[in-house]
Amino acid sequence: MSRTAIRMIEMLRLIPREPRRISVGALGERLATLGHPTSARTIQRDLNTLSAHFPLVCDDRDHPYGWSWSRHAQARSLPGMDTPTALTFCMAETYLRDMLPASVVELMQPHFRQARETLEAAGNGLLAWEDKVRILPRHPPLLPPEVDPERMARVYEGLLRGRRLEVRYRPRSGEERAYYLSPQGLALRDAVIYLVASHRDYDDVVMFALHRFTAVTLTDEPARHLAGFDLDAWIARGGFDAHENDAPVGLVARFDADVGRHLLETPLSERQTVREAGDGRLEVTAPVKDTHQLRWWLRAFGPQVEVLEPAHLRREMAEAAEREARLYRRPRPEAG
Amino acid sequence: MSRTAIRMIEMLRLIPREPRRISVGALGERLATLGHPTSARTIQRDLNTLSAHFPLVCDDRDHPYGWSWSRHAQARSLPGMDTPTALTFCMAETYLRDMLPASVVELMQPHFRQARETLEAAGNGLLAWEDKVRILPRHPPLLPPEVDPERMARVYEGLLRGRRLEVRYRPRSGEERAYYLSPQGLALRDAVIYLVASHRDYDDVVMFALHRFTAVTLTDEPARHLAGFDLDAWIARGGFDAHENDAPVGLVARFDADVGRHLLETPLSERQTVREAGDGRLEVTAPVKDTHQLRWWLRAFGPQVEVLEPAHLRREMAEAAEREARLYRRPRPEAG
DNA sequence: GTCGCTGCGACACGAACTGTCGCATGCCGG
DNA sequence: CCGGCATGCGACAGTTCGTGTCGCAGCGAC
Repeated sequence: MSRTAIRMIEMLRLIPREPRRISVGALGERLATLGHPTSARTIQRDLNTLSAHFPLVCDDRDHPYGWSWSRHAQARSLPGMDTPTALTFCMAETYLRDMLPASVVELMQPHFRQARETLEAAGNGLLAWEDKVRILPRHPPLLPPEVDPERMARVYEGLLRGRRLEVRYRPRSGEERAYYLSPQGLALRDAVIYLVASHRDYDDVVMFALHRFTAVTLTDEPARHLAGFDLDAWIARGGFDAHENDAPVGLVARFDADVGRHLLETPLSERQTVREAGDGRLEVTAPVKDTHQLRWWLRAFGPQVEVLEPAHLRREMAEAAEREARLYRRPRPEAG
Repeated sequence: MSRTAIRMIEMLRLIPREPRRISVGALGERLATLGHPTSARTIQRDLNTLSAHFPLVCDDRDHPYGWSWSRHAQARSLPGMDTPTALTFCMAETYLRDMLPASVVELMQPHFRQARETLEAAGNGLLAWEDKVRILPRHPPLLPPEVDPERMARVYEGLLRGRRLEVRYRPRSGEERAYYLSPQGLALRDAVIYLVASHRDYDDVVMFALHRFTAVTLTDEPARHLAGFDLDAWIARGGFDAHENDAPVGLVARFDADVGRHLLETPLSERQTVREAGDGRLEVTAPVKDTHQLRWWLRAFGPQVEVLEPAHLRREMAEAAEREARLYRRPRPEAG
C-alpha cells in the first residue's frame, strides 16, 4: 500500500545536491536495493512530478540526464524544525563561522537556511531574529583559512572509506611536494583542519593542514592500517605539541571576584568548589587536566588570577609573568 | 497528479516530535491551508500507512488521538546528507557541547544522529569516525550550565513571537523574585545564555541567565517594544561589561616565532601583514577592534607576545604584567 | 441515558499509477 | 557515412489503490 509515496520520499533522499548528479538508471538500481523495484519509465515520470514541487534540476546537456537538487535549495527535514531548534541552529552557525573554514560551514548552509526560514515563519516578520541574538566570543574573531571544498570532500571520503589519497602539498615554507597518503585521522585546532596520515609505506604519521593541499585525488587503493595507531595517544605524545597530560591535577586558584564569578555558572569540573578567600577574592578548587590549554586559559586572566596549587604550575605562571613584565620594562622596539 | 505523495511529505513535516502531538483534525486544517484539502478519513489512513515506514507514534490514551514522531527518531533531510556534511555535523556537535548547555545541544540531536548514521553507512563500520576525529580546543572545557528545556523553549517562543513572559528568577545571590518581562534579545557568552528583557513598564533593560529561571509562563500579551532599543548598542554601552569599542585600532605586536606562526593560517584581519622582526620574532600588524576580547586573547600568549602599538594598549599590557608578577613575588597565601 | 466527537471497517467509483511498446534523438564505433 | 545502442518520452490500456461516503462502535461530557 502506498508504495508510490514512500518510493518518492526515498527518491528525494537519493538525489544529491547540484554539483553532483544521478541518472535514472542509477536511481533505479539504488531504489531496487531499497526494496522499491520499478521500471525506468516510472522513475522518469516520478522525477518530472517531483520537480514540480521541489527545486530539482535536470541537466540535459548529455545522456543519460543527470538529476540533482538545486544548488540553492534549502534542506527540508522530516520531521519539520521547531522554533527552538531553529534558533539553536542559527546560534550554532554564528559560533561555527569563527571555528571552521567558510567552505566547511557552507556544507551546513542548507540546514541553516531551513532554520532561518522556520524562524521567519514563526516570528512576525518585522522583528527579525538577527536583531535579537548576539554572541560574545572570548577571543577576537580569527579568520579561518580558505579550504577548497572539492579537495576537502575528497579528503573526507578517503578518511571515511579508508582509501589512499594522492596529494600535492605546499608546506608553509618550502617546496610543493607529492605524497601518497593513508589517512589516519582528522584533527582541528584554531579553525585549522589537519589531516593526520602516513606516507607510502612509512610507519610514522604526519599532519597536513587541509588548506595547504593544492591537489587531492581519491584512489581506490585501500589505506594502510597502522596497527597500533591511536589518534589520542599520538596527540598526547606531542603530535600537535599539545602535550596533553591526562593525569588530573588539583588546581587551586584565586580569582578577582568579578571575573571569578562566571566560574560559578560554568564550572571547570563537576567536582569544583568555590569559597570566599579572606582577601575578597574567590578561591576555586577543581581537578583539571594539566594541559597547555589550562595555562592558556589561566594566563588570559592576567593579574586577576593567582594560582596557588599545584606548585609547579604556580612556578610556571610566576615565571611567565616575570618574563612578560621584563619584556615591557625594556624600551619599546621600533615597529617595522 | 501525485497529490498523495506530496501531501504525505507535507504531513510528515507537520507532525511534531513526541512530547508534542497533533490530532487528525488539526492536521486536516493545516493541510487544507497548505493546499491539500482532504477528508479526515484519508488522513487517518495516511497516518497508518506512514507509521509503517516512519517512527510515528500514536497516543491513543484519549480522544482525539495525538500523533507524533518518536522521541528517538533521527531527522531525515531532503535531500539526504552527504558524507562531508555529515562529518561537519559531527565536528560541530563536538564544538557546541563546550559552548551551549546540554539541553540546547539536545535540540539538534536528531540531526546529529542522522549525521552519524550517514557516516556509519559510508565508512566500513569497523573504522568508526569517532576514532578518527579530534578537536583541540584552546580553553579547558567549561561545563555549560543546565537549562530546563521546557522553560528555554518558552523563553525562545516569547522572544520570537513578541510575547510577554511571566517568570520567576533566582539571582545568583538574593531572593527569588517574580518578573513580568518583555523579551528584547538573547545574548550568549561563555556557554551562558542570557535573556535581555524589560520588566513591566520600565524602560530599562536587564539581563537574566536562562538557567536561573525557576518558572516561565508564556502569555498572550504582546511584549513592549522599546522604541530606541538596539541590542548591539546596549552591549556596547556595557550591558555585559563588554565595552565593545567599534573603532578599529592599528595593532602592532611581536609574537614568538612558534606561536605567531598560527596567525599566518588564521589571520586577525584580511588586512593583516606579518614580517620577520630583527629579533627572531614575527611582527604582526592588523586593524582590530579595541575590545575586552582582544586583551583577553593577547594576555593568553603571556611573555610570547609584546604589544607595540597602540600605545595605550602597550601600557595596559605592561601594567597587567607588572601587577601579575608582583602577585607572585609575595608569599603564597595559605590555600583554604 | 443521550448527544457529540472520533476512530475505523466496508464499499464502490474513478483517478492515477504502472508496464509496455514504439518512435525520436544523440552518441559512438566501424 | 551509416548502423547499433542507449536514453528520453508520448501513448495506451489494465488495474491497482487512493478517495469520499456511510454506518457502527467506543468514549466522554452533560
